Amino acid sequence: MKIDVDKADRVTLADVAEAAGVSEITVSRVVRGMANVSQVTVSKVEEAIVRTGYVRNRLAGAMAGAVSNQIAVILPSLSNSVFADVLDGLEVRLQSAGFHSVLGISNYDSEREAQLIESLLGWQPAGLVIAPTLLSDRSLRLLERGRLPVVEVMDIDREPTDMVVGISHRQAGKSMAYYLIGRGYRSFGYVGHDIEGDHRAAIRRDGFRAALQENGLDFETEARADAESSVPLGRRLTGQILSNGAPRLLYFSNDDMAMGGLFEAMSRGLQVPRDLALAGFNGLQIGQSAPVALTTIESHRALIGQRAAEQLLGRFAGSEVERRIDVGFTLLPGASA
Amino acid sequence: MKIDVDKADRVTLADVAEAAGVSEITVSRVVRGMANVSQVTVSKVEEAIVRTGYVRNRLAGAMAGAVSNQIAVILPSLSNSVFADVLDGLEVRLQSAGFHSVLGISNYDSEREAQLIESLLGWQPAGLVIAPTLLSDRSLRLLERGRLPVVEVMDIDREPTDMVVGISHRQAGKSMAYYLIGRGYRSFGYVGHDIEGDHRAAIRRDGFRAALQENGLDFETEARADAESSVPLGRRLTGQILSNGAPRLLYFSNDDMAMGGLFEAMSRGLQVPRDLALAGFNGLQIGQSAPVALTTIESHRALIGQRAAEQLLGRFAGSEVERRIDVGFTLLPGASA
DNA sequence: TTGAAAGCGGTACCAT
DNA sequence: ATGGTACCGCTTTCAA
Repeated sequence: MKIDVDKADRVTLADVAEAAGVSEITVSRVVRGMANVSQVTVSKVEEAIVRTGYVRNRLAGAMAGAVSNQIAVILPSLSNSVFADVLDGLEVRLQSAGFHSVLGISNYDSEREAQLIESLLGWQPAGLVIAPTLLSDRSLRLLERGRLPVVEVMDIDREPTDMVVGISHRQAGKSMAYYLIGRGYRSFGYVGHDIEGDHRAAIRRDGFRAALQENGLDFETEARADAESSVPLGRRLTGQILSNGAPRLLYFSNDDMAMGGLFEAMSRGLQVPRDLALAGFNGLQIGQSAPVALTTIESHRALIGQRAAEQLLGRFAGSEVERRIDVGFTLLPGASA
Repeated sequence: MKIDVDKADRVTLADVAEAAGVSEITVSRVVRGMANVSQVTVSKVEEAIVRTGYVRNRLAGAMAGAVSNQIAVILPSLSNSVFADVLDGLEVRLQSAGFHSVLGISNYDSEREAQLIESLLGWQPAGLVIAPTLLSDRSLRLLERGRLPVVEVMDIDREPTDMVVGISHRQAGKSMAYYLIGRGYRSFGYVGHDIEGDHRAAIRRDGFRAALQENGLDFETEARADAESSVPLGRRLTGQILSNGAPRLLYFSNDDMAMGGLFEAMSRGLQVPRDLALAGFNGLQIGQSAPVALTTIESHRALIGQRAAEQLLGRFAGSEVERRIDVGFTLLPGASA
C-alpha cells in the first residue's frame, strides 16, 4: 500500500507542495507569511505542512539569498556573570525579533578571538556582537571585510570599527575616586585580578588613579594576581593586604573581588566601613543584598546587551543609527564606604 | 584599468580556483584539509586564499551535504548562573572540536521552548542540548522527528528522549536531609522560589521532605514566592520566617536563596549555625567563600556541560554511548549547618 | 494570486 | 592527484 514510506528522508517544500497541490514557491510564501496568497491556499498549505511535518530549512533559505537570522556573538568568558548578563539582554531582544545567536567564547585570547570571528563569519550571520579582548589586526581586517553590522560592547573608551555600546570604564574609575575623596577618604589601596586579560579593569584602575593623582594622592598598596576575578581571590588578596597594615579604603577590580574583601573583613571581625572601607564595580545584585551593601558602580550589563541588539535591528531596518552609545553607569552608594 | 573591481561582491571558491589556476573542488579539498592534494597545489591554493581574502561559506557547505557544525542549545535562563556554567562547560568542549552553539533561551516557558526547538532545528544542527523546562508533547514530537542526537541536561530523574546528563535532584534533596538529620537537626523550614517554573527545585524539595517523613518529621514552615530565585528574595523570605519564630534549620531552594538567608541572619546579628542553620544547593563559589561557608551540594554544572558535549561528539564519531550519565553531586559540609 | 526557471556556494560521486 | 557534473532546498526574478 504505502509506497513512499521509506523515502521519508526529510520533508521539503516540494513534498508539502505536492501534498497541497500547489507549487513550491507558493508554499514558500506561506511559510514566510507573505501577504500575496489567497486565504484558501494558505489553509490548504498550512494543513499540508502539519500533515507532512515539514520543518523549515533555514540553511537553504539563507543561502538562496534571504538573509540569515543568525547573529554571531563573541565573548571572552561566561563564567564571569557580567558577560552572561550581556548575553541575556542581547537574547531577549534578538529572540523577540526572530534572531538567534551563534556563540563563541574567546577566553581572553586574542588569537582565539580571531579564529572565532573567521569561523562564525562563515555562517554568514546578519550581524556580529563582540566584547573584544584585544582585537588583533587580523580580527579587524576580518571585521572590515565582512560587510555586516558589527557592535563592539562593554567599553566605549576607544574608536569603534563600526558601532559601540557600553560605558567609559575610565570615567567609571574616576567617578568612584571622586566620590570617595568627597566622602573624606585619603588612604587607598587596590586589589585586582589579571589585568592583562581584562583591559577594562585596567582602564578603571587607571581612571581611579588619575583622579587620585589630581588630588595629590595615590594607591598606597596594591595586591594583584594573574588569575580570573573571583570571590576567593578577592578574599585571599585582601587577607594579604590586611596582614601588613591596610589603607583606609580598598578599591577592587570588580564586585566579585570586593565581595571577597567584604567576607575577609567580616571574618576578621572588622567593622565595615569603620575599620576598613570597600568599593567595587558592576553593581552585582548580591553585593547590594549583603549585610553591608557594597559601594559600587552599576554597569547596566543587560541594558548593554539590549542596546546592542537594537543597534543591529536598527541597521537591518535600514534606519540611521548612532555609532556610539553610552548607556551610562550609576554609582550605588551602598554602606561599605 | 581595473574592470573587475566592483563585482567584488563576495569571494567564492570559484574566485580562489581561478586565482590559483585549479578547479573549485581542489580548493574545496584544501580548505577542508583533505589529504589527497599535492603539496605544490596546496601552497598555490593557500596563497590564492590569502590573496583573495576568501572566507569559507559554511552555509553552502552544510547544505551540500557535509554536516553542519552547529549545535542547538536551549536553556531556561541565563541570569541564573547555573545555566551559564553549563553553557560554559559545553562551549569548552564543543569549540575545541570545531563546533559552535546556537542559543535559545526559553525563559521557563514551555510554549516558547517548543518554538525554539522548531526554529533552531531549521538550521539543521548536528545535535541538540536542552535543559528542559517541561517539554510539551509538541516539543517531544519535534525531537523525535528530527533524527539528530539530543542530550537533555540537568536532571536525570525522568526517562530521556535520547540521552540525559545530570544528577538526580531527588537524591540531592534526600542526601541533604539525611546529612542534616545525622547532624542532629529536628526542626526544619523551607524557603523557595517559583517552583512551578523550576521543577528541579521542586524535586529537590520533594526529596528532602520524603527523607524527613521517613524520620517522622516534616517542614514546620515554608516561605515561597512566585519569582525567580535571587539573593534579595532569599533574604526577604527569610526575614518573613524569622519574624514569627523560626525553625532550627532552613532548607533553601538553592544557594542564591541561601545566601540571602545568610545575609539576613547576619544582619540580625544571629549566630550561624548556633541561632539558625542554613543549607542550600549548587555549591556556588561565593557561598564557599562566605564568612560562614554554606552547607550545600555541589552540582558540577560545568561538568554536566562538558559531558553533554562529549555525548554528542561520541555519537558523531559513531561510538556507542550511554543513554544516561549521572555526574553525581558532592555534599559540601560548610559551616552553616 | 500563482508558477517556471535560474541560481546561491559548496560538496559527493564518478571519471580521468 | 585532479576535475566534471549533478544536486542540496530554498528564494529571487520574471511571466502569466
